[in-house]
Amino acid sequence: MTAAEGAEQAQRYDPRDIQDKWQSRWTELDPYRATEDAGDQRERTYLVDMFPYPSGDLHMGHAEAYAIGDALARYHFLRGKNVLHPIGWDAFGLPAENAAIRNNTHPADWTYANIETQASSFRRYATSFDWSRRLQTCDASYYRWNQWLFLRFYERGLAYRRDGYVNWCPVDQTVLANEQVISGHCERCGAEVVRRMLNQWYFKITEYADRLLDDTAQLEGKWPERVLLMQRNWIGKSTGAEVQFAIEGKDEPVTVYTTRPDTLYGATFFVVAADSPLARNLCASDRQAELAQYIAQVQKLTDIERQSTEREKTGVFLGVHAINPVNGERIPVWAADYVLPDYGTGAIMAVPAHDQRDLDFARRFKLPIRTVVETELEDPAETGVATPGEGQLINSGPLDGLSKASAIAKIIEILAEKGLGRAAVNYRLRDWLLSRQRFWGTPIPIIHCPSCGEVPVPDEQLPVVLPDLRGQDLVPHGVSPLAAAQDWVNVECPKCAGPATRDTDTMDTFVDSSWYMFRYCSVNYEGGPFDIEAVRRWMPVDMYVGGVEHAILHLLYSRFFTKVLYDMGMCDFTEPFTRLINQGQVINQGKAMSKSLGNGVDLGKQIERFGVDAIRLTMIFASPPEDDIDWADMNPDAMVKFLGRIYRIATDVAAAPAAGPAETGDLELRKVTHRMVDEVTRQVEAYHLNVAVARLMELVTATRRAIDSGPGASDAAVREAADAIVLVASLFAPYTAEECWELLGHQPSVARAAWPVTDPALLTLEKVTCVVQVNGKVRDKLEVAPGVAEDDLRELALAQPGAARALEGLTVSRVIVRAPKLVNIVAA
RNA sequence: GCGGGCGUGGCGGAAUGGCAGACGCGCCAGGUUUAGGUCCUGGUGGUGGCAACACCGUGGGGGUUCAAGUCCCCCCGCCCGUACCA
Repeated sequence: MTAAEGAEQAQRYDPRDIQDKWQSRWTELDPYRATEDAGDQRERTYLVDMFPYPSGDLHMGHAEAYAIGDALARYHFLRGKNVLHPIGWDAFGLPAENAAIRNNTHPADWTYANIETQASSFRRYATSFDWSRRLQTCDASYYRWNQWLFLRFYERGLAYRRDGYVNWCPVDQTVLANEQVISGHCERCGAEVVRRMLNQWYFKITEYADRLLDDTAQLEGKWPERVLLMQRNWIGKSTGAEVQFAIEGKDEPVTVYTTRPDTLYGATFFVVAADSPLARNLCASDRQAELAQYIAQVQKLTDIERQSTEREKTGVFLGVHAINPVNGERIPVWAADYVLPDYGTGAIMAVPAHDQRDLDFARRFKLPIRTVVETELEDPAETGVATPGEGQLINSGPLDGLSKASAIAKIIEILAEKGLGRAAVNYRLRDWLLSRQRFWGTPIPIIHCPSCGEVPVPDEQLPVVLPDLRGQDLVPHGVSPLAAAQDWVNVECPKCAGPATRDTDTMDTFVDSSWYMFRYCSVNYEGGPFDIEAVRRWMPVDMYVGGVEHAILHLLYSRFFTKVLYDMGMCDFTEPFTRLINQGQVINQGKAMSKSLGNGVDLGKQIERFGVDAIRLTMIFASPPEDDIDWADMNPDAMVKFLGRIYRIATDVAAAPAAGPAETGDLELRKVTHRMVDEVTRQVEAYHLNVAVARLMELVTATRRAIDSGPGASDAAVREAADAIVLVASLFAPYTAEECWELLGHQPSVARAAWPVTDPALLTLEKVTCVVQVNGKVRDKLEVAPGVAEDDLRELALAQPGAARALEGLTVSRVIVRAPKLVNIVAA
């Protein structure tokens, strides 16, 4: 076929025309089913894309994320592995409830309708999911196991209820986990979060703080470094000591936590968190009114204001004194809001010389400042700049002359002897606040009985199914809408059979997503949350693909769940995700797409215009997976053209007479084919998908050239190249690949084909280009055999005209030979 | 503040310490075509030169090295995380 005729074909090729054909073919063939067959000897691979929230149809962000995950899954299918690549929906949550309230429908209706929309969009997008494993967290068959797991956590003391300050979102009318508060604002609705004292359920994630921290080492090099860093910072381990201070006129001492026990002799005052019970307890009676006034003033502040480091320090003297345990010194006790009630012990010893916050406070209230660590810096009392670094201890009795590290060791020893202190660690991580006062979630399986107290729902009564509440008021009023379902709330106590009431809160939806990758392994299993054997076969997940916005929340919770399941003997690994890729965002004109900016790009319209394959390929080729893609810079037309080139090669080859075995084909093209396949393989394995596409393009160009001005379309090497092109392209452009695969005479589907095998003999080059440098600058090049001897290469290089010219008038002092690629002649 | 990451053509981006700019977009030219589009071929970092070629060039400055986009130090800019955690 001539180029002109090819052009005619190209004009006719429109990938959109073949989408329906292959979608129904795939539905028939079901080629992406993972098998549990014991006789299946294929290596298993488990690849999970973070499951979507069904908030509407799929958008551009999904298009990128799932294009990446799908390319990797398809690669493993072609490598002949038993691939588990499932999909599900994270289907509980506030948006469904808010939408239902807005539209006067039921959250379930809204949710299931969106799930169907997304499911059909996923099929159109040619994702290689095992649809038989589909799950939805809002199904009772799923959330009953949330409840079951909650009860196991409860039995182990890992789920408990207590009073505490919580983050309360006044708009969503619910509490939020610390992880859901983004710089003082509700992660969901953006409202400013306020603090409230409430009785709530918690998961004791802090008990796993050390393991969550230490096990990040297992993930080193396999997870993005920044995610590991964020997790470590979030856990926030610090080491120091607890020190007891007696309080004048009180029987009970108060313990403080400090990372700098070495500076104990420099403590000149004592501060407790104003809004902790401790402040009231310590406060002298004639100062209680003043304290109450101060607390009221503090509580008026938003978290944002409170946390601002710019703000001037405030506080009140409580009219009592603490006694420094090492030198008996009386130091005044203050209450202030710069000390947090829920970190450490809620009380600190203030060492203004060596802590900036204490120094600011001391200067504001004219409190003494005593330097106990000598540094090269100027006196903090004069400069107003604390010296928190290393130095030699002074004014510190037995610590004088010691370094920071030895002083810490020494003072801990002294305190321990007297029973007044000990080494201690602290974490920023707080327990996971679980309760939500909303409807669309998993009911907490606890019954409150007036005589028996908190009674767990017996396993055989699970699931505790959400009451329908259809047609009823779901608008939150500070208590869960479930409280209104009288028939549901009032139950018999499982212990004493007396009248009792159900807990009306629902669980944070992050519980749902903490273990769904376990559920996929045996999605219909009814004997427990998952079949332990199935999990043993598939987990841990080999590759997890999703957005970095889950760097702490979801990923920390999943890791926590996995460790608890390990302790329960339900799995034999401690980390759920062996590898993690965070894909970038799809933005438009430099900004995140949003309704308010009006810069949203509709995925459906893009697909109508360019076809699925071109959109997928655009996403993949645009940048490395982890980088953002600015859609305004993209040109999907280029990918439409590229797909046309592939299609034309297939039609040209299909129209040519059948070729003999590949070995009889044009050697030059064969070498290019095998080298490019080898390159693509390595790039895909390294997740450099954009570069893999670039290599594919090179192979397409070489093949086009071979057809037009080389051995022609009937050559066996051209056919071999065409097959390889289509196989590689199938990772990114499944529709075009299928159509071409069929044109090339293969059956029944490219998804059932095998990744091309490279012949090592064709990968070895018989000539390589050697660069000849003089003083590091390229002056000539020569073609040499790859095995050229160093001495020979040196002589050849020195004799090169370009080198000789550059060496004129110079004396060669040294020749660096890196055979066969480079010679550098050093001359002066 | 603190912690981390990133700065490469007009643009998206390549480059185990060894030819900077692969591949693509865009642009320029040629071919095919009645024409446009499509398709095919070639060119395309900057400066100078008809050319061969030379010099400059990976945010700026210094260093290590035969050799630096890559490693080290300082500075500038942008992005992300975190935010009184004692």
